Amino acid sequence: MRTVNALPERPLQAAPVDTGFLESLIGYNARRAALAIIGHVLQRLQPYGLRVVEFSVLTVIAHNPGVTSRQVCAALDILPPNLVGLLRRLEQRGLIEKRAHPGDRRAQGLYVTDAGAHLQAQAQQAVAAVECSDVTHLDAAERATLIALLRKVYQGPAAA
Amino acid sequence: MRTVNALPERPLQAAPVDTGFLESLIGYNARRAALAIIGHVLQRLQPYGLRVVEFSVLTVIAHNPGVTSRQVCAALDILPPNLVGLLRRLEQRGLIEKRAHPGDRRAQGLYVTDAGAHLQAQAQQAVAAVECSDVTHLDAAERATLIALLRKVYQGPAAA
DNA sequence: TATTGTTATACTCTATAACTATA
DNA sequence: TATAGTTATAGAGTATAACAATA
Repeated sequence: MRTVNALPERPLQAAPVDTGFLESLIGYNARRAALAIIGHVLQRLQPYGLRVVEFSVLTVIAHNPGVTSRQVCAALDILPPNLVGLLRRLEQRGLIEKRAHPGDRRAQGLYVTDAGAHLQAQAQQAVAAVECSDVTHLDAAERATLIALLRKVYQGPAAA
Repeated sequence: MRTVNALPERPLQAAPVDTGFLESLIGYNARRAALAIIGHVLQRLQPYGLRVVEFSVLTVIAHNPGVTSRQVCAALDILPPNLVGLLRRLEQRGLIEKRAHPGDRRAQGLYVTDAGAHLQAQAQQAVAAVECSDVTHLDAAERATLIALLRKVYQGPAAA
């Protein structure tokens, strides 16, 4: 039995509340874990002036030169109208550029500029650092297990 | 080597995109899994006219009779101003009620009405059904492992 | 001086309808 | 007829500042 009482006095707010049922749900726990980790990612990306979605988009473009808007949308579950503003900001900052798509004049290929590639590489290192056990509280084996189970949940049994 | 081509024709959108780095991150996978599962929860709650947050609040009140607003906020990571409207709607629907708090005239205890208790119990059954393997693609052991690892991530090593 | 509950407000994120140009 | 990209807009969700009543 612990006598946790780091707080002075102990206001109403601090009294324990039973959230047992919610804590038994995968959705509840996955959401809390995602918010916690993404909060750390947010902080690490701040020096680069990137939000989490912007980093995701920049990373997909960097790793897939010539990818189209629709492909980015499909890969990241972003709706096309919501990607327009994101791409515009990244383009205005000189991080990406659009070029004519060979073979389909409706589409346009997306490419990172040299500056975009440089920023993405630095940001990727910063983001990867969040996976360390100091932040995740997991060792390498636990982390691998967790990711495999999460992929199974949202990709189905087909998840590798 | 697979030749996956269930789609007719194959528009640009369907071409595969490398998201390898993102898929190696706990935050990315936890977010996708949470969105997938919570999407199912959303559907199951629709017959009861409850959003996910509303169900969470109703559940905490049902399991903690007399709980205060601030305690609900602390338990569910909701900011006090954002809880006001939620409670007002639940109260107007006759699902909860506020009573004077014994010993602190600033606070008010929250209680479910009979109708609220009935609705919450039904909704809880519907939500619990989402945990089945048909939806989560996990067996009981995998599910237990996943939840334990997720709690470790957002609660730290102190997670039971 | 600090806490409870509240209003007003702003900002982000997500979602839908509809348009254009190409296929 | 369907797809790629875009505009405009509506709706959630989330955030801060500031207030009255009470501790």
